[in-house]
Amino acid sequence: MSKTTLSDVARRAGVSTMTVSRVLNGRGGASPETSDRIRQAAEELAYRPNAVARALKSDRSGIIGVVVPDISNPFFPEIIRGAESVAMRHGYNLLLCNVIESADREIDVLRVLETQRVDGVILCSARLPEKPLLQALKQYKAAVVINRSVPSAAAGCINIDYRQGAYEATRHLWDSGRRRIGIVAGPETSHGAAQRLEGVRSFFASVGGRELGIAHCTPDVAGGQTASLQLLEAHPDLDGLVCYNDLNAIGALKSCGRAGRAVPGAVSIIGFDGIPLGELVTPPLSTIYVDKYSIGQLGMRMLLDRLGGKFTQQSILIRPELLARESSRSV
Amino acid sequence: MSKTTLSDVARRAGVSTMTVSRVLNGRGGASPETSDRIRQAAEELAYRPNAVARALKSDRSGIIGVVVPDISNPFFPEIIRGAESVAMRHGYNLLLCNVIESADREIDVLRVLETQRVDGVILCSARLPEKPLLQALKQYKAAVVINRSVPSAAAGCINIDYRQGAYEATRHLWDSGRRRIGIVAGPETSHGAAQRLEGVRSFFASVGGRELGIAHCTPDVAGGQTASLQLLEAHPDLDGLVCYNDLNAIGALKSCGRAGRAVPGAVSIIGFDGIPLGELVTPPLSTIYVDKYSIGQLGMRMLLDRLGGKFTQQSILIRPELLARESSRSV
DNA sequence: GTGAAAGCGCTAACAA
DNA sequence: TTGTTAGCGCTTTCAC
Repeated sequence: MSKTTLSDVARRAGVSTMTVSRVLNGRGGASPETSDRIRQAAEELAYRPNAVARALKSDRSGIIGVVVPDISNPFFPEIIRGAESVAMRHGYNLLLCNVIESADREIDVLRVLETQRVDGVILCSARLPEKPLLQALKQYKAAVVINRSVPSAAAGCINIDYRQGAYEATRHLWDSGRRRIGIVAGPETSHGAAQRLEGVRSFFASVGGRELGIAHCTPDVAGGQTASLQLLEAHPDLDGLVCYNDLNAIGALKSCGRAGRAVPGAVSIIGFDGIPLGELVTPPLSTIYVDKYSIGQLGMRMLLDRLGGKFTQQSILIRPELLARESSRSV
Repeated sequence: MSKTTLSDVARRAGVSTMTVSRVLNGRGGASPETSDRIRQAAEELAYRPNAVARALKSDRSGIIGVVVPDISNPFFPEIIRGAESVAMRHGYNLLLCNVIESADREIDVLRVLETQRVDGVILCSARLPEKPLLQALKQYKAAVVINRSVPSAAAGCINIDYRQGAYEATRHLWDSGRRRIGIVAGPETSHGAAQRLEGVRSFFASVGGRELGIAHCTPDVAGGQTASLQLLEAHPDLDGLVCYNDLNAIGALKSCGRAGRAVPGAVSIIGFDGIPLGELVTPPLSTIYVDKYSIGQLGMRMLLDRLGGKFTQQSILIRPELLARESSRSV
């Protein structure tokens, strides 16, 4: 239990606290020998500056709040790592909050972060309605939201071009000869899901085709399994599945396996996100790859810029990329 | 940017800051009507207590530092979620730190947490040598280490019975008829790795056998792939692999695939940890299952107990369980 | 039932 | 080059 304070160090070095503060913060203002004496005293006493006191004085806590829906979803740890790598370089730390996919908890958590006087907030996939969200964002010195659009005065935004991604995904299946394509569409309430559907439909419009069927589901493996099974039963001639995310696609892979429909022999499957897991299933999953680590980095950079009063980038749209693997090979 | 302070509320309610403090903290000491006036004023001004000031005064930050080697390893998010669920119920928040598998960074991070005056620390899979680790732990009001043993005065410990688990894993392969078993052994510096090796050897001793070879590696898919490839090349007759963790095992799965050795036909593979991913690969991975969420909960409970001066449980040993799936089926 | 004063550890501003 | 003063927002005495 270190309780050494600045004045302990000052006493030991025979100077005032102010001098110690200046020296230890590298703001010069002391003779070399005094400085040495101070540094040595600090070392001997294992002095650690009290960030709490400093935060109170300076109104800067050095802490960034990061809110994610569910840290067990492999999509988010990558974002967190990217954000942390940038934060660390700038002397910031992350206060992490899981909101377990619940809007109520999201409010609670944002209130706690306010209380903790975090310097800024990165909010991933907020489920909050527009009004309370904007209200909450106003309370922070700076904020960045990921997977959601808000006015740039309220927060910086990083969005993924889901529409474009889903367009590419559908075209990819079409180009590999599939014509009877079903959609595993993710949560009905998800904003990203709606954008993906737009992309799908926009592609079909361009070739004068149409999807075979759509099934909504939870954004996990189980959901994908159920939804794809539904589609397979309703449309025995189905030969392609465009999925909301990779977890859904992996569920679809399982369903096809159980239903005796070979992938990619009989059914071609493509996911979305590009989680590491996709490479490890059999067959390896084709996907629309999103660079999550970069998103985390960009988000944190944007946040720190905003904290520093720089508003160069207000909104970034991430262009995902087709990553064709085995599950969508032409046959 | 809320900057409402206690005295803003006091002024508006026409009382002293002290009364406001008492009322808002539910410590009574004010007439019902005064209380109402105060609560209303606080509401109108959207007052949020300043946890920084409170922490300075009370020497309790309400923040628990959590240090993990790598949040992208699916082993840790589960622990974090478990820990957070308990912390949340008790009004604590988590300051999360990734140390990206580096001992140097571990020291830095622990120093930062000290500076931030966290109330306690949960340290997962510490790689630090004994001396500096104990030195660092001393600085906190309370600490819990997971996957490492230290004297109970220094920290509470939660350990997984790696020895027993590895014993079971080896026996499982042996019982399914494998006699030429290689070990994908994880990081050479890891304590858990050493314990697993003990378990493996203890089993072999009991049947008068011996492992075919041992290859150390990083605790991820790539590491498992490399190590297993090494073993496969050095020992073409190898028919079983006991792996440090599931990620390693999945890497081994890939190597076997590439080398044309069927799993479980030619080679039987078993992992460790029981991450969700293991169920989704082909063939589904046998593993020694560890209940990570519980570990997180137990760890946080132990920490909060220690913070409260209760030292009922000093050390917990988690017994993992064999989860036999397809990758180790007898043939 | 209510308030005044002091101080947690640090640093900005102003002396000396 | 060094020290003094004051105050960040809150809560713990202790007094009224």
